[in-house]
Amino acid sequence: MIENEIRRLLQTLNQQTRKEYADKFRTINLHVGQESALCQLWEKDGITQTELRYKMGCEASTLSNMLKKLEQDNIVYREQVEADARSTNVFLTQKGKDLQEPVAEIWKNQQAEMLKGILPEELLFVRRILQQMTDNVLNKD
Amino acid sequence: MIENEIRRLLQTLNQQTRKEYADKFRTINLHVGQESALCQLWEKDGITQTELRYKMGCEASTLSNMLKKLEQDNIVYREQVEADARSTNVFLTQKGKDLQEPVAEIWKNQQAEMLKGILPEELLFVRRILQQMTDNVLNKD
DNA sequence: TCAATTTAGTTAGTATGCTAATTAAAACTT
DNA sequence: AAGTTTTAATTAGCATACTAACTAAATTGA
Repeated sequence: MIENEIRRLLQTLNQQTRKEYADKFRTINLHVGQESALCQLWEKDGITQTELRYKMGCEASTLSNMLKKLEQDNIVYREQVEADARSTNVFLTQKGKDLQEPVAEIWKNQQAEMLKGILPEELLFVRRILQQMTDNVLNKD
Repeated sequence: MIENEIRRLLQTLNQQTRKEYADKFRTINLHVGQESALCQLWEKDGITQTELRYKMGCEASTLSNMLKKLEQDNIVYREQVEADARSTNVFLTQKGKDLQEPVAEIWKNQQAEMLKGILPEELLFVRRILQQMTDNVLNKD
Protein backbone atom coordinates (compact mmCIF):
# COMPACT_ATOMS: atom_id res chain seq x y z
CA MET A 1 0.00 0.00 0.00
CA ILE A 2 1.60 3.16 -1.23
CA GLU A 3 -0.32 5.34 1.24
CA ASN A 4 1.14 3.32 4.08
CA GLU A 5 4.61 3.64 2.66
CA ILE A 6 4.29 7.39 2.36
CA ARG A 7 3.12 7.67 5.97
CA ARG A 8 6.04 5.56 7.14
CA LEU A 9 8.58 7.50 5.11
CA LEU A 10 7.29 10.76 6.57
CA GLN A 11 7.51 9.26 10.05
CA THR A 12 11.12 8.11 9.59
CA LEU A 13 12.14 11.33 7.90
CA ASN A 14 10.72 13.38 10.71
CA GLN A 15 12.12 11.25 13.49
CA GLN A 16 15.60 11.36 12.01
CA THR A 17 15.42 15.07 11.26
CA ARG A 18 14.29 15.83 14.78
CA LYS A 19 17.18 13.86 16.18
CA GLU A 20 19.67 15.79 14.07
CA TYR A 21 18.11 19.07 15.09
CA ALA A 22 18.36 18.04 18.73
CA ASP A 23 22.09 17.39 18.35
CA LYS A 24 22.79 20.56 16.42
CA PHE A 25 20.66 22.84 18.55
CA ARG A 26 22.38 21.46 21.63
CA THR A 27 25.65 22.92 20.39
CA ILE A 28 24.08 26.37 20.70
CA ASN A 29 22.30 25.52 23.98
CA LEU A 30 18.82 25.29 22.49
CA HIS A 31 16.30 22.52 22.93
CA VAL A 32 14.53 21.21 19.86
CA GLY A 33 11.09 22.83 19.85
CA GLN A 34 12.29 26.15 21.21
CA GLU A 35 13.33 27.27 17.75
CA SER A 36 9.68 27.41 16.70
CA ALA A 37 9.00 30.10 19.31
CA LEU A 38 12.16 31.99 18.41
CA CYS A 39 11.33 31.75 14.71
CA GLN A 40 8.09 33.65 15.29
CA LEU A 41 9.71 36.18 17.61
CA TRP A 42 12.43 36.96 15.06
CA GLU A 43 9.68 38.00 12.69
CA LYS A 44 7.91 40.09 15.33
CA ASP A 45 8.45 40.21 19.06
CA GLY A 46 6.51 42.07 21.72
CA ILE A 47 3.45 39.92 21.09
CA THR A 48 1.29 38.20 23.69
CA GLN A 49 1.65 34.55 24.60
CA THR A 50 -1.74 33.85 23.07
CA GLU A 51 -0.70 35.36 19.75
CA LEU A 52 2.56 33.48 19.86
CA ARG A 53 1.02 30.13 20.69
CA TYR A 54 -1.44 30.37 17.80
CA LYS A 55 1.38 31.12 15.40
CA MET A 56 3.32 28.18 16.78
CA GLY A 57 0.35 25.88 16.89
CA CYS A 58 0.90 24.64 20.42
CA GLU A 59 -1.00 24.72 23.69
CA ALA A 60 -0.86 27.59 26.16
CA SER A 61 0.73 25.43 28.83
CA THR A 62 3.46 24.25 26.49
CA LEU A 63 4.41 27.81 25.67
CA SER A 64 4.17 28.87 29.29
CA ASN A 65 6.68 26.24 30.36
CA MET A 66 8.94 26.87 27.39
CA LEU A 67 9.06 30.61 28.02
CA LYS A 68 9.95 29.96 31.65
CA LYS A 69 13.06 28.12 30.48
CA LEU A 70 13.89 30.62 27.77
CA GLU A 71 13.57 33.41 30.33
CA GLN A 72 15.85 31.57 32.74
CA ASP A 73 18.38 31.24 29.93
CA ASN A 74 18.07 34.96 29.21
CA ILE A 75 16.84 34.41 25.66
CA VAL A 76 13.47 36.14 26.09
CA TYR A 77 11.85 38.38 28.67
CA ARG A 78 8.22 39.16 29.45
CA GLU A 79 6.37 42.33 30.34
CA GLN A 80 2.84 42.67 31.63
CA VAL A 81 0.49 44.50 29.29
CA GLU A 82 -0.82 47.62 31.08
CA ALA A 83 -4.08 47.68 29.15
CA ASP A 84 -4.87 44.08 30.11
CA ALA A 85 -3.37 42.69 33.28
CA ARG A 86 -4.05 39.14 32.16
CA SER A 87 -1.72 39.34 29.16
CA THR A 88 2.05 39.42 28.89
CA ASN A 89 4.14 40.50 25.95
CA VAL A 90 7.13 38.40 24.96
CA PHE A 91 10.37 40.05 23.82
CA LEU A 92 13.72 38.77 22.58
CA THR A 93 16.86 39.69 24.47
CA GLN A 94 20.01 40.48 22.50
CA LYS A 95 21.08 36.90 23.14
CA GLY A 96 17.79 35.75 21.66
CA LYS A 97 18.24 37.94 18.60
CA ASP A 98 21.78 36.67 18.12
CA LEU A 99 20.55 33.10 17.90
CA GLN A 100 18.86 33.75 14.57
CA GLU A 101 22.04 33.33 12.54
CA PRO A 102 23.23 30.00 13.97
CA VAL A 103 19.71 28.56 13.79
CA ALA A 104 19.34 29.65 10.17
CA GLU A 105 22.67 27.99 9.47
CA ILE A 106 21.50 24.73 11.06
CA TRP A 107 18.31 24.83 9.01
CA LYS A 108 20.25 25.51 5.82
CA ASN A 109 22.59 22.60 6.40
CA GLN A 110 19.74 20.26 7.22
CA GLN A 111 17.86 21.26 4.09
CA ALA A 112 20.92 20.80 1.94
CA GLU A 113 21.52 17.33 3.34
CA MET A 114 17.89 16.27 3.13
CA LEU A 115 17.36 17.55 -0.42
CA LYS A 116 20.67 16.44 -1.86
CA GLY A 117 20.39 15.14 -5.42
CA ILE A 118 16.82 16.32 -5.92
CA LEU A 119 16.36 18.38 -9.07
CA PRO A 120 14.94 21.92 -9.06
CA GLU A 121 11.79 20.90 -10.92
CA GLU A 122 11.33 18.04 -8.46
CA LEU A 123 11.57 20.51 -5.59
CA LEU A 124 8.76 22.55 -7.12
CA PHE A 125 6.63 19.46 -7.42
CA VAL A 126 7.38 18.35 -3.86
CA ARG A 127 6.50 21.77 -2.52
CA ARG A 128 3.17 21.69 -4.29
CA ILE A 129 2.24 18.26 -2.99
CA LEU A 130 3.43 19.01 0.54
CA GLN A 131 1.36 22.18 0.45
CA GLN A 132 -1.68 20.20 -0.51
CA MET A 133 -1.03 17.60 2.16
CA THR A 134 -0.59 20.32 4.78
CA ASP A 135 -3.80 22.03 3.67
CA ASN A 136 -5.58 18.69 3.85
CA VAL A 137 -4.61 18.10 7.48
CA LEU A 138 -5.04 21.74 8.57
CA ASN A 139 -8.46 22.27 7.03
CA LYS A 140 -10.22 19.31 8.54
CA ASP A 141 -13.44 19.33 6.51
CA MET B 1 13.83 29.96 -0.73
CA ILE B 2 12.08 26.81 -1.79
CA GLU B 3 14.22 24.60 0.46
CA ASN B 4 13.09 26.62 3.44
CA GLU B 5 9.48 26.30 2.41
CA ILE B 6 9.77 22.55 2.07
CA ARG B 7 11.31 22.28 5.53
CA ARG B 8 8.53 24.39 7.00
CA LEU B 9 5.79 22.44 5.27
CA LEU B 10 7.23 19.18 6.57
CA GLN B 11 7.37 20.69 10.05
CA THR B 12 3.74 21.84 9.97
CA LEU B 13 2.54 18.62 8.40
CA ASN B 14 4.26 16.57 11.05
CA GLN B 15 3.16 18.69 13.97
CA GLN B 16 -0.46 18.57 12.85
CA THR B 17 -0.34 14.87 12.10
CA ARG B 18 1.16 14.10 15.48
CA LYS B 19 -1.58 16.08 17.18
CA GLU B 20 -4.27 14.15 15.35
CA TYR B 21 -2.61 10.86 16.19
CA ALA B 22 -2.48 11.90 19.84
CA ASP B 23 -6.22 12.54 19.86
CA LYS B 24 -7.12 9.38 18.01
CA PHE B 25 -4.77 7.09 19.92
CA ARG B 26 -6.14 8.48 23.17
CA THR B 27 -9.53 7.04 22.28
CA ILE B 28 -7.94 3.57 22.42
CA ASN B 29 -5.83 4.42 25.49
CA LEU B 30 -2.52 4.66 23.65
CA HIS B 31 0.03 7.45 23.82
CA VAL B 32 1.48 8.74 20.59
CA GLY B 33 4.90 7.11 20.21
CA GLN B 34 3.83 3.79 21.68
CA GLU B 35 2.42 2.67 18.35
CA SER B 36 5.93 2.53 16.90
CA ALA B 37 6.89 -0.16 19.41
CA LEU B 38 3.64 -2.04 18.87
CA CYS B 39 4.08 -1.80 15.10
CA GLN B 40 7.36 -3.72 15.32
CA LEU B 41 5.98 -6.26 17.79
CA TRP B 42 3.01 -7.03 15.55
CA GLU B 43 5.49 -8.06 12.88
CA LYS B 44 7.51 -10.15 15.33
CA ASP B 45 7.39 -10.28 19.10
CA GLY B 46 9.61 -12.14 21.53
CA ILE B 47 12.58 -9.99 20.57
CA THR B 48 15.00 -8.28 22.93
CA GLN B 49 14.75 -4.63 23.88
CA THR B 50 17.95 -3.92 22.00
CA GLU B 51 16.58 -5.43 18.80
CA LEU B 52 13.34 -3.54 19.27
CA ARG B 53 14.96 -0.21 19.91
CA TYR B 54 17.10 -0.45 16.80
CA LYS B 55 14.03 -1.19 14.71
CA MET B 56 12.25 1.75 16.30
CA GLY B 57 15.24 4.05 16.09
CA CYS B 58 15.05 5.30 19.67
CA GLU B 59 17.29 5.23 22.72
CA ALA B 60 17.43 2.34 25.18
CA SER B 61 16.11 4.50 28.01
CA THR B 62 13.15 5.68 25.96
CA LEU B 63 12.13 2.11 25.26
CA SER B 64 12.77 1.05 28.83
CA ASN B 65 10.38 3.67 30.18
CA MET B 66 7.81 3.07 27.47
CA LEU B 67 7.77 -0.68 28.09
CA LYS B 68 7.29 -0.05 31.80
CA LYS B 69 4.05 1.80 30.98
CA LEU B 70 2.94 -0.72 28.36
CA GLU B 71 3.54 -3.49 30.85
CA GLN B 72 1.53 -1.67 33.52
CA ASP B 73 -1.29 -1.34 30.99
CA ASN B 74 -1.06 -5.06 30.24
CA ILE B 75 -0.23 -4.50 26.57
CA VAL B 76 3.17 -6.22 26.64
CA TYR B 77 5.06 -8.48 29.04
CA ARG B 78 8.74 -9.25 29.42
CA GLU B 79 10.67 -12.45 30.09
CA GLN B 80 14.31 -12.80 30.97
CA VAL B 81 16.39 -14.64 28.39
CA GLU B 82 17.89 -17.74 30.02
CA ALA B 83 20.90 -17.82 27.75
CA ASP B 84 21.83 -14.22 28.64
CA ALA B 85 20.66 -12.84 31.96
CA ARG B 86 21.22 -9.27 30.77
CA SER B 87 18.58 -9.50 28.04
CA THR B 88 14.81 -9.54 28.19
CA ASN B 89 12.41 -10.60 25.48
CA VAL B 90 9.34 -8.49 24.81
CA PHE B 91 6.00 -10.12 24.03
CA LEU B 92 2.54 -8.85 23.17
CA THR B 93 -0.39 -9.77 25.38
CA GLN B 94 -3.72 -10.56 23.75
CA LYS B 95 -4.73 -6.99 24.51
CA GLY B 96 -1.61 -5.80 22.69
CA LYS B 97 -2.38 -8.00 19.69
CA ASP B 98 -5.95 -6.74 19.60
CA LEU B 99 -4.74 -3.15 19.25
CA GLN B 100 -3.43 -3.80 15.75
CA GLU B 101 -6.79 -3.37 14.08
CA PRO B 102 -7.83 -0.05 15.62
CA VAL B 103 -4.35 1.40 15.08
CA ALA B 104 -4.36 0.30 11.43
CA GLU B 105 -7.74 1.96 11.10
CA ILE B 106 -6.41 5.23 12.55
CA TRP B 107 -3.46 5.12 10.18
CA LYS B 108 -5.72 4.43 7.22
CA ASN B 109 -7.98 7.34 8.03
CA GLN B 110 -5.08 9.69 8.55
CA GLN B 111 -3.53 8.68 5.23
CA ALA B 112 -6.81 9.15 3.42
CA GLU B 113 -7.26 12.61 4.88
CA MET B 114 -3.67 13.68 4.26
CA LEU B 115 -3.51 12.39 0.69
CA LYS B 116 -6.96 13.50 -0.39
CA GLY B 117 -7.06 14.80 -3.96
CA ILE B 118 -3.57 13.63 -4.83
CA LEU B 119 -3.45 11.58 -8.01
CA PRO B 120 -2.02 8.03 -8.17
CA GLU B 121 0.90 9.06 -10.34
CA GLU B 122 1.63 11.91 -7.94
CA LEU B 123 1.69 9.44 -5.06
CA LEU B 124 4.31 7.41 -6.89
CA PHE B 125 6.40 10.50 -7.39
CA VAL B 126 6.02 11.60 -3.78
CA ARG B 127 7.06 8.19 -2.54
CA ARG B 128 10.17 8.24 -4.68
CA ILE B 129 11.22 11.68 -3.47
CA LEU B 130 10.43 10.94 0.17
CA GLN B 131 12.47 7.76 -0.13
CA GLN B 132 15.40 9.74 -1.42
CA MET B 133 15.04 12.36 1.32
CA THR B 134 14.87 9.63 3.96
CA ASP B 135 17.94 7.91 2.53
CA ASN B 136 19.73 11.25 2.52
CA VAL B 137 19.17 11.83 6.21
CA LEU B 138 19.70 8.21 7.26
CA ASN B 139 22.95 7.68 5.37
CA LYS B 140 24.87 10.62 6.70
CA ASP B 141 27.85 10.59 4.34
C1' DT C 1 42.47 -17.31 35.89
C1' DC C 2 41.30 -12.93 36.72
C1' DA C 3 41.28 -8.19 35.42
C1' DA C 4 39.52 -5.03 31.87
C1' DT C 5 36.15 -4.13 28.54
C1' DT C 6 31.87 -4.48 26.34
C1' DT C 7 26.92 -5.13 26.36
C1' DA C 8 21.84 -4.90 28.15
C1' DG C 9 18.95 -2.56 30.65
C1' DT C 10 17.54 0.82 34.33
C1' DT C 11 17.50 5.22 36.77
C1' DA C 12 18.11 10.26 37.39
C1' DG C 13 17.49 14.46 35.51
C1' DT C 14 15.82 17.69 31.91
C1' DA C 15 12.74 19.45 28.23
C1' DT C 16 8.85 19.43 25.04
C1' DG C 17 3.97 18.63 24.68
C1' DC C 18 -0.46 17.36 26.13
C1' DT C 19 -5.03 17.61 29.21
C1' DA C 20 -7.35 19.15 33.18
C1' DA C 21 -7.78 22.12 36.88
C1' DT C 22 -6.79 26.63 38.80
C1' DT C 23 -6.20 31.74 39.41
C1' DA C 24 -7.06 36.22 38.24
C1' DA C 25 -8.61 39.78 35.28
C1' DA C 26 -11.82 41.44 31.79
C1' DA C 27 -16.12 41.39 29.52
C1' DC C 28 -20.61 40.33 29.27
C1' DT C 29 -25.67 40.26 31.05
C1' DT C 30 -29.68 41.02 33.40
C1' DA D 1 -24.23 47.17 40.17
C1' DA D 2 -23.61 42.42 40.91
C1' DG D 3 -23.29 38.02 39.22
C1' DT D 4 -22.01 35.10 35.33
C1' DT D 5 -19.11 33.94 31.66
C1' DT D 6 -15.11 34.29 28.98
C1' DT D 7 -10.20 34.93 28.41
C1' DA D 8 -4.92 34.75 29.62
C1' DA D 9 -1.76 32.47 31.76
C1' DT D 10 0.02 29.13 35.20
C1' DT D 11 0.35 24.75 37.67
C1' DA D 12 -0.08 19.72 38.35
C1' DG D 13 0.31 15.45 36.42
C1' DC D 14 1.47 12.33 32.75
C1' DA D 15 4.12 10.42 28.72
C1' DT D 16 7.67 10.45 25.14
C1' DA D 17 12.48 11.35 24.27
C1' DC D 18 17.02 12.55 25.20
C1' DT D 19 21.90 12.33 27.74
C1' DA D 20 24.63 10.80 31.41
C1' DA D 21 25.52 7.87 35.04
C1' DC D 22 24.84 3.46 36.87
C1' DT D 23 24.29 -1.85 37.73
C1' DA D 24 24.98 -6.29 36.48
C1' DA D 25 26.14 -9.86 33.33
C1' DA D 26 28.95 -11.58 29.54
C1' DT D 27 33.07 -11.48 26.93
C1' DT D 28 37.77 -10.58 25.94
C1' DG D 29 42.67 -10.96 26.77
C1' DA D 30 47.01 -11.21 28.82
